Amino acid sequence: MRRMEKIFKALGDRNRLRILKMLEVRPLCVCEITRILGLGQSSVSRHLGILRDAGLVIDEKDGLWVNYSLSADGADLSSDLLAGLRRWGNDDPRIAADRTAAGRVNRDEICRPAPAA
Amino acid sequence: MRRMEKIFKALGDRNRLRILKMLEVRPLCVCEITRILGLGQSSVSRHLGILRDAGLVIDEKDGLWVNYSLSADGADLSSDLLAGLRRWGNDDPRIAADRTAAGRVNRDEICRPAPAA
DNA sequence: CTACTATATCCATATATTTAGATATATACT
DNA sequence: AGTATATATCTAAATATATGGATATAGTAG
Repeated sequence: MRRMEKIFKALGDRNRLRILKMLEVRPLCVCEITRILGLGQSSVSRHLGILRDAGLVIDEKDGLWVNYSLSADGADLSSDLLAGLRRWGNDDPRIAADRTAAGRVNRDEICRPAPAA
Repeated sequence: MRRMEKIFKALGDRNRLRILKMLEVRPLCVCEITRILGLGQSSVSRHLGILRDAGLVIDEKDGLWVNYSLSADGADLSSDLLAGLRRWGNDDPRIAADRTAAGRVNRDEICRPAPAA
């Protein structure tokens, strides 16, 4: 029950739902998610930690970046829910906008300062 | 997104999960649920209101009682989730105990005072 | 009508959650 | 070495949520 509660709590926040729906498009690093959500970096990092702790996302270090992607663990409550999530919320304009932004965002432009062009 | 958030928030509380897993056994009135959970009556009524507001349960008046049962609305996120819930949490000892209690509880013994036998 | 009961609502309090700023850590580059 | 960047963690503030006692409402029984 603890685990169920933790997973549903993780899903019960609009910003974490936005993150999950973005990650359906492709893996994203923290700075990209931060830019799209418009929250503080520390808040986004915390949200991602909650999603990771619930088993909904996984993180992979890539140099200075940390890439987050949807967990694909198999026959688990969280996998069931992630599969279900794909079918819902796609008509929501904010989610649609997030997903478009997720497809376009480029970490090299966002996170690095312009390299003294 | 509001609706998704509301539904997952409703699911993200252990006492509300206990209620839903009990209602898989059979419909229950507020006083029966109150007895099994061991919470105050006002808290249980509030939990049920949250579940109703999320579309997860429906209420039917039966005289002085209000019977709550799982919503069966069809092709909805909440229905998807209720279907998924049936497959999870059944190995949890507290939920198992709740479900046994739900099968046995008798509102006439619990709610009404002993009729001066 | 009066007395009683089940449930919902109101209110105050305790606890949890979200958030951002400051700081710490790890990696990259020179 | 030293500087810079991405992310995580710490801390404090604001907001939200859970809880139970008191009260209101609606139904039952006499």
